[in-house]
Amino acid sequence: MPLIKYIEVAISLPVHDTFTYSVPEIFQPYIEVGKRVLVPFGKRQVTGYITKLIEDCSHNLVKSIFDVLDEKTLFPLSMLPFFKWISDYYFYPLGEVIKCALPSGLNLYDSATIKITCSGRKALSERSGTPLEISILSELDNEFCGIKHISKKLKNNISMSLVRNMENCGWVILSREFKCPLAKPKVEKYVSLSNTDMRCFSDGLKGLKKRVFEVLDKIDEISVKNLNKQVSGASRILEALEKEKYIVIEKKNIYRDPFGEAIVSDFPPVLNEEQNDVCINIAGLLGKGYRTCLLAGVTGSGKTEVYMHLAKKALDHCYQVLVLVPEIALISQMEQCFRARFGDCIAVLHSRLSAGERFDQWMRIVEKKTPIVIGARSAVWAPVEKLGLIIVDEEHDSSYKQDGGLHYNARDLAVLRGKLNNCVVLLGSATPSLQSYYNVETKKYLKTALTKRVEKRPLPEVSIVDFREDNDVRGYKHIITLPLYNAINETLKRGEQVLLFLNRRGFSTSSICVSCGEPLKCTSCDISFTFHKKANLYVCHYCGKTISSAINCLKCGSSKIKLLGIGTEKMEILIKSLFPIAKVARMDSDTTKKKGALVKILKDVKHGNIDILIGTQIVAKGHDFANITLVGIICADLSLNFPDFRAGERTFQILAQVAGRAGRSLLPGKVILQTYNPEHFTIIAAKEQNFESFYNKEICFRKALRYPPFCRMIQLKIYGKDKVKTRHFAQATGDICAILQKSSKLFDNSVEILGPVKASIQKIAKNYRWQILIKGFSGKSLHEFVHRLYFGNRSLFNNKNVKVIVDVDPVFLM
DNA sequence: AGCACGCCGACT
DNA sequence: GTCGGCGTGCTC
Repeated sequence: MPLIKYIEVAISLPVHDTFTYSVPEIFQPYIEVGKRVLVPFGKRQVTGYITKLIEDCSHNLVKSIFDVLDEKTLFPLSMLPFFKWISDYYFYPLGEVIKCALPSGLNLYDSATIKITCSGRKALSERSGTPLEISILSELDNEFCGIKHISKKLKNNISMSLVRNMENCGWVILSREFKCPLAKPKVEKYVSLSNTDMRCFSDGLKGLKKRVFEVLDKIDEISVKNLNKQVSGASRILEALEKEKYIVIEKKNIYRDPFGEAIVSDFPPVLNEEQNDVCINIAGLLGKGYRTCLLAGVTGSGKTEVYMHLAKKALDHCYQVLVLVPEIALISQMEQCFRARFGDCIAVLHSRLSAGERFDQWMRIVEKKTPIVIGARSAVWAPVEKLGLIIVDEEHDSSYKQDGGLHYNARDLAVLRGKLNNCVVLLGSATPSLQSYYNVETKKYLKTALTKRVEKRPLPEVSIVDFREDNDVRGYKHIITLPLYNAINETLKRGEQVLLFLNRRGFSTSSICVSCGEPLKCTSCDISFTFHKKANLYVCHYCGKTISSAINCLKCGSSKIKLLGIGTEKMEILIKSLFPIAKVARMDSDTTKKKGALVKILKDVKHGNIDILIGTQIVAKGHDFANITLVGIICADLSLNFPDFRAGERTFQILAQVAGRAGRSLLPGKVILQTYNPEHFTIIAAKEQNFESFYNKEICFRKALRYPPFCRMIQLKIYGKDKVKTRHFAQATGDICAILQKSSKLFDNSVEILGPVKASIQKIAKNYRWQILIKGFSGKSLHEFVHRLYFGNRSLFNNKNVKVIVDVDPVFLM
């Protein structure tokens, strides 16, 4: 086999091309696709990823790599087509795609640093230099210091020419230093007897040495850390023992264990007929190439059990399984189920892991120690080699869409991976996305269904209460209607639990000055502040800015601010006053922020320490509350009128999901849904928990208005700090789009440009926001259009003041 | 991304 | 005349 002299490298910078480098002989044995290399790039040294091995190269000015950074490959070769496809589809540089896929904190970059010299100190004391130069010098001590760091500290962009000027004066030394990567394997020392016959030598030993031998005699090997626990002070004598060749000390990579408590194993239960049919159906597809199945199973129909059965089947075929769950909160539940069934052969991947933990989980997967991977959307990048089955639970959930950076949709990528890996993809949901169901109707996906709840439990009975007809105010301010009030009372009397759903956190959702009527708005966003009583602060839910509750009206200075609108916090207080003996708890992102807080609430509910649970959409998602028999939906209309064509779809999904939390055990469940729109088809379909009737109506609207799934969309998000510049830029971008559309017949009827328009939230975090929506009636011409726009107008996407972001298949159009 | 090159206005 | 601002283009 000829030695590999050249490699193709994708740089982890926003650069769209790959580059060829030569490999010095000493590195040639270590070269493999999927390893990182340190390469010269322009004047810098950066991390790149080997994407191809090349025997010879036509380029005449190749540079050599500096180093191979990895011992083992970070991802299997088979993932490269996946990365390349994503790079093309999302208009995102290949190196950046790989960077996004890999556990964070691996990249090496060098950056310019400076250090002060003697004459620099002299200049500082004599104040000879511009004020900026003096302030830079005063920031420096004896160490090399990053220029970017100083720039940030002085809130002033320090240009390289200024630095070089200072270098010429002899005030500073300029150098380049590496920023340390964050994640490394964790290494521990392990001790073992060098020879089992060592036992006989140990007789002559005394004290500490003897005790160490006693311990080592019993076990094959032990970490120095644990040995020290058993024999305190043991580490002091280990070196001596090693020199005398009694023992062997080895360094081993160990895994940081993100799992909490031990789990009692369980055994697979007998499936009901329906579950069994689904399993047989899908298991028959395993190993026979690509296929996507939609598992439409009503809430409480035992989808997880089906997942586990199929995972078992896949493992039996020696395949690996990837399980995606929409939220971190649901991972632990899924993980517990799987760990109870499959033991420790499971890796988890999500953003709450520390950089080190994530790296370790990643490497365990690479080394094929874990045939099952469970994780949130980022787990779609898991370096699984022999994929046999990908499960996407709650596939409709918009949490699968990544906002920021690479705007990918993990559900779509899961399907793509399935295609590229020739394996089965199972999308499960009680309320499938319109897109997926449409794919079933058009025979792209196979449909399987669970129509009944396990153990013949009935679906909860849903009744609608019309807010408009309920005039029985009784001081409840219309929030809890009489039927709901009575139902709560009865449920509590029976000793059962109640869930109240209100998809708004905080105390009050808007605040208005009593004297001038001005709403209290975040100064960085075009959004009303939400008052949080417990924190006693106004909080902006978009940028996170907080201000003191003691603030006066920003317009007239009046101190009289009226708190309007109800959030879960106010709801909690209201419910406590209405039902003073009941134990009330609140579950929203404010009360579950702390690690373990969510688990505690779930445990309290399980053990009956909570009578009434009030929550935002967190409660809607997949939790299995055994004893909740009444679900109250406080206001079903909150998301119905959002300026987004998917508002109805999301409303239906969340209502049906929340309703599904009721009656998940022996006792039948009941749902009361309060609304101002009782005749709206979305509300009616949610009442009947009838996905198909919702789908059939909604799909007609989509077709008539030519929205997805009848078109594909790419959104240009345009934002900048300067109001006027952003507007001009948006208009200029729109003009370029219009010209481009006229430039070719190809785009005549296949592409439609909407906008530029102001975003529905005009300002977030001091950025003014505009958007252009490009609809495409054939996927190809839409991509061709944006491709020409993107690569033909590079300056559009590189502007300093106004950013333009390409969001392929946007989920939120706000 | 970051660095160099090149083109214009405002200063010793 | 030149210093330094920013727009443009390149990096194997």
